Amino acid sequence: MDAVNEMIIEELKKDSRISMSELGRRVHLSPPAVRERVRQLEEQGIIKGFTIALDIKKMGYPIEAIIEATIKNNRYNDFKQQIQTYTNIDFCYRIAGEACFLLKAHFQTFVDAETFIDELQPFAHTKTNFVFSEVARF
Amino acid sequence: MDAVNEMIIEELKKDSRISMSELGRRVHLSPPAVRERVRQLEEQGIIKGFTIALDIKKMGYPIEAIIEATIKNNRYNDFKQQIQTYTNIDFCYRIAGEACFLLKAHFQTFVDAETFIDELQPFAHTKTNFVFSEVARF
DNA sequence: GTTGAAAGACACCATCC
DNA sequence: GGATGGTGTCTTTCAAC
Repeated sequence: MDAVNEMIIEELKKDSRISMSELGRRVHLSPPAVRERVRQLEEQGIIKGFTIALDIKKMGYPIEAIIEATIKNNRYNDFKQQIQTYTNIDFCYRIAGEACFLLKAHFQTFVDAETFIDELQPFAHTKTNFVFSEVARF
Repeated sequence: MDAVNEMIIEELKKDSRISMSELGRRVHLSPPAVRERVRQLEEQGIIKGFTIALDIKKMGYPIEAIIEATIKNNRYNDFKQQIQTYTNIDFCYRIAGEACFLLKAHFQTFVDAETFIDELQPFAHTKTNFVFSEVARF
């Protein structure tokens, strides 16, 4: 991870669709050289994938909630399994702190949010924070 | 946002580097047609950008923390401004709940994390949760 | 890691459905 | 709103250095 690799990552973060030639131009490297570096970054798992950034609100999910979940009755595995069945979860972290997990999910309506939280209750008690806005990206 | 657009988003989420021809093949549309749809999705702001998914731990930041910040002395703007100066923040949400903001940041060492939290104290009181792991993606 | 050449793929446009 | 076909450009890929 030298300075050139950092530049490569910076450029791909801004636009992952540029060609290897264009990327080479931007970081002052030949196409085969930059291609090989990207391949290695993928191989090392530093670059996990090429993807898109989505605006979840504009996709018809105006409600976003961050939920802290504290597991009940030792039902860790049930909780994890339940979590996997949802497609409206943006991330879920196992954390050290007051709660056991912290997750973010999105909903079309408050009714959907209520249903979601209710469904978690057998496994965890929850504390829900609704998202007003995101402070501009970094 | 019909079923085809959802397929387009799904494919680009998996690999944002495929050509418009390949994307067209996957969603059963001609290259110009799929190209136009992607253009519109960008224009509408549903697709915010083409980017990469990074493994922050493998980039030399083994420590990740989720920090809840409750603003002190009405210093909202100072806090927001301070936040913008950091490059180690993954996201920051303005939320409804016990705290005012919830942010995630990454660090090389615990000393860095301590310094970071200390620097926020003039503006907010904080509650820090360290991240053990991420529950597999969705 | 660079260069150069060949083959191929892609984007783009106009046209038509 | 989508399909087709032709053109020019750019990229990729490989070899040799």
